[in-house]
Amino acid sequence: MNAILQTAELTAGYVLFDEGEASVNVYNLTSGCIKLYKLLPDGRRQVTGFLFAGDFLGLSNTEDYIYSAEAVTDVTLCKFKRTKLEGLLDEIPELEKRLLGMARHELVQAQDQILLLGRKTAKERIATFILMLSDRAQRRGEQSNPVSVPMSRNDIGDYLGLTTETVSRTLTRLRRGGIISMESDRRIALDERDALQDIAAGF
Amino acid sequence: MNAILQTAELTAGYVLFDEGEASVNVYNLTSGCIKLYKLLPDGRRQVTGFLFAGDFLGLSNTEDYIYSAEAVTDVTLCKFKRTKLEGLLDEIPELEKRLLGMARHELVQAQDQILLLGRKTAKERIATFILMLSDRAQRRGEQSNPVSVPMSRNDIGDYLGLTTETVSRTLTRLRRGGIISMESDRRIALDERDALQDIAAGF
DNA sequence: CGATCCGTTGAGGTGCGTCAACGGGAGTGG
DNA sequence: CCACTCCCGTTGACGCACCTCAACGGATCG
Repeated sequence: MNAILQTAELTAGYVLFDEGEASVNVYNLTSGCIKLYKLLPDGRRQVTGFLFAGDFLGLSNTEDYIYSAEAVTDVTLCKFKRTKLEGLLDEIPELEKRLLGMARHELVQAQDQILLLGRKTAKERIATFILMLSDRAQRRGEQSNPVSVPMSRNDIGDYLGLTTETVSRTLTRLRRGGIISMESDRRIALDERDALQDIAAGF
Repeated sequence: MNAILQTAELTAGYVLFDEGEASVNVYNLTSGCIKLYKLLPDGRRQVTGFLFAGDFLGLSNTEDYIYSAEAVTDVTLCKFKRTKLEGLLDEIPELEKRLLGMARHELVQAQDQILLLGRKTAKERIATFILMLSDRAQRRGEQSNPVSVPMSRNDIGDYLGLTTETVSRTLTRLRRGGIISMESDRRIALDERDALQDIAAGF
């Protein structure tokens, strides 16, 4: 496996690939944060996901990338050719099970996001988002409370189907309600996790 | 394969399973239409997909069903135990490739739906929906124009993140604009398919 | 120390939701 | 055969959650 991969370091803002390009590489993120997004002709943007250390990129893809990918922070990653991976598939049947499991996991996440975008209020979306960041940080063994928020308000808005201003206002309201607090723009403390979970679930 | 499946006929409104139930069965729809949906505690509903003849149900699932499933029309389907399917996986490695391909296809669809729900207007959502119905009917070898619309306005709204009323009004506007026409509530003619595609794409 | 980017806040607008009414078709029972 | 009811789709009036536009302060950087 080591024979076919190479590591890279990218600075924040670097575009790994654009939607529609041929899907030649697969990546494994080792540090930092990457956002995936789709664009409409007039510039409207939908962020479809954020990736953190340990996440794979390009695996569950068809021939072309179905989204663009851009580094949110400085990142380090491992990169290898998709053709090499497909060669490995024949040698290691177990690998296919892993891929299927990962695709299923992504599907579950995608459907939660569909519920969020279709039916949740701004407050519920923000609460869900903060909890997701915290849970994923914990799973990576990082600090989960307060949780690091590497992306901008604008990125958050494009992920949650909201505007920058609504994200900012909703965070302010949660802060005034004593549910969360913020020592800086990019760090959120979950002061009332239970309340946050109730809000996120739609109670 | 035939040894482990059984066929069934269900009437419109029949609930196959609810979100959270153990995922014991896998289905293949042979006729009719099924809707998949998630609920919030206060009753808000998000339809995550519609299934038609040829579609599988429960395949790309984890241990529990992650959505509820209800027959939209009378349906006929083949049903078999998930454990039986997993037994087949060891015998037929090809099957795993098929499953992975189907999961990938569902992921592509899910991300298109995320873009729709996050960033498209009501008009764009409806246009996208009509085109999707027509394209899928064509792929099944059914009449694609006018296209059959088996689900209610309410179901369409819950799929597109809109209300019944907005769906109805938007259809009326498209009709008045000469883009579509309707000989009945459940049948839509795509009079200006190009215009519809421009609207759906966000131009 | 100007320029730029980001986050916040306010004022005002709007697209879609809410509430209500109505008509038509299907099923039901007298 | 005809009320009667129920469900569905449509339309109108109105409200509101979120968007738009604008201003401003702080941080970063050349």
